[in-house]
Amino acid sequence: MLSNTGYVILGFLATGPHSGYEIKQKVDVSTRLFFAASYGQIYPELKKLDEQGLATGEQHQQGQRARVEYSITDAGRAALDEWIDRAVTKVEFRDEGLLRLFFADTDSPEQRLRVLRAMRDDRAATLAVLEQIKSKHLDEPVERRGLALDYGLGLFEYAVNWCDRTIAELEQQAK
Amino acid sequence: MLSNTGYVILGFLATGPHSGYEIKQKVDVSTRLFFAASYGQIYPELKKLDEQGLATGEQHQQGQRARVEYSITDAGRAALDEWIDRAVTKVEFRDEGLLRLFFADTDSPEQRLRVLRAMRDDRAATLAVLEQIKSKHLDEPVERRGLALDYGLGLFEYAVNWCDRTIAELEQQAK
DNA sequence: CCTCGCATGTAACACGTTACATGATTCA
DNA sequence: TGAATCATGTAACGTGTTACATGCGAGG
Repeated sequence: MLSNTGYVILGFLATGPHSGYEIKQKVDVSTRLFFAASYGQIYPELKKLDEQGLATGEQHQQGQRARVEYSITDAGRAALDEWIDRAVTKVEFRDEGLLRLFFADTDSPEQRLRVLRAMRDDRAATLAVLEQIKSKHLDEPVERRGLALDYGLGLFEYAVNWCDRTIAELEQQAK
Repeated sequence: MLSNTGYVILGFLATGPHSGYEIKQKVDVSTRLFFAASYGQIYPELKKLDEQGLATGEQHQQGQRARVEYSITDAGRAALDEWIDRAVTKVEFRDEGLLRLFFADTDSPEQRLRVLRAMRDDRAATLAVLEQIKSKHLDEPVERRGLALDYGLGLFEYAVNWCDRTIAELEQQAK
């Protein structure tokens, strides 16, 4: 069995040959919000993919610089398709802000407000990043992958609004 | 430094003495949605808390049955407060459904719809659990911790609605 | 008597991040 | 010439889950 990271790599290889370095870059500007990956996973995973015949690596020497380009195989495409159709769509999130808020509850409203404001700023920053990504993609031919971006945008909009609403309520109560 | 799990334990101990078993139960019905913990973390962490003087364990023998009850110390309370006020409110989520959807995009609309429907069902199930928890808490004196529940409820409502909306759009396009 | 819930704990494993080591090429 | 970027990779570490081992007590 492959790890999720392995399938993510296959997913990118399905759009064309890539080096490990390029895959890392692609992950960082696309799936990172809901699935990150580091070199420490990518490179070993590429080797494993090669061993299992799901991808093949080729040395593409550019002068003295090493560069290994991986391509997906038919078996790789089949494995990717099979994975997409597995009915596992588990979502798990770890929210340190919410956690702090949860335990701040018994304390002063000032503490709760401090936590809420920090949460708000944090989520607003992420939202801004997403909006920037969206505006960048506007001039490109409509990206079908935009679905995930759309989802994230709505999610963080909700988060920011919730924080604003809750801050307002607490301030109301405090006065 | 303590792990987040350590602070979560301190957070529960701040409301009164608990055994490791009880903490696990509390986590499972409250923070689990945004922060889970297993026995494999809880028991070693309780020992560490004791060693660092942030909590103290006492044997409460009930007949032949072993039971260690931990209480928070003043140093523990201070550490908890300090942690709550640290301005780290990072949220990270891993969404396998979104990931599959992302890589399904280049394929058939049928595949995308299958993924979306699986996502919808999964999120609707979580939403139902949250609603059940909320209804349980209605007869209790108003829980200030309800803030986190409220946030989760809204979040999963958004997720279900987004899935429904997107499914409808794709079906429209397909016909 | 047997099952379920209470209760504690550990060892092996899986996963992922961080930091480090190394070196080429490009561009200001 | 020096910084940034391209490029590959590993070792150590941290964190968390799963599976297992063990045994008491209560109620049907």
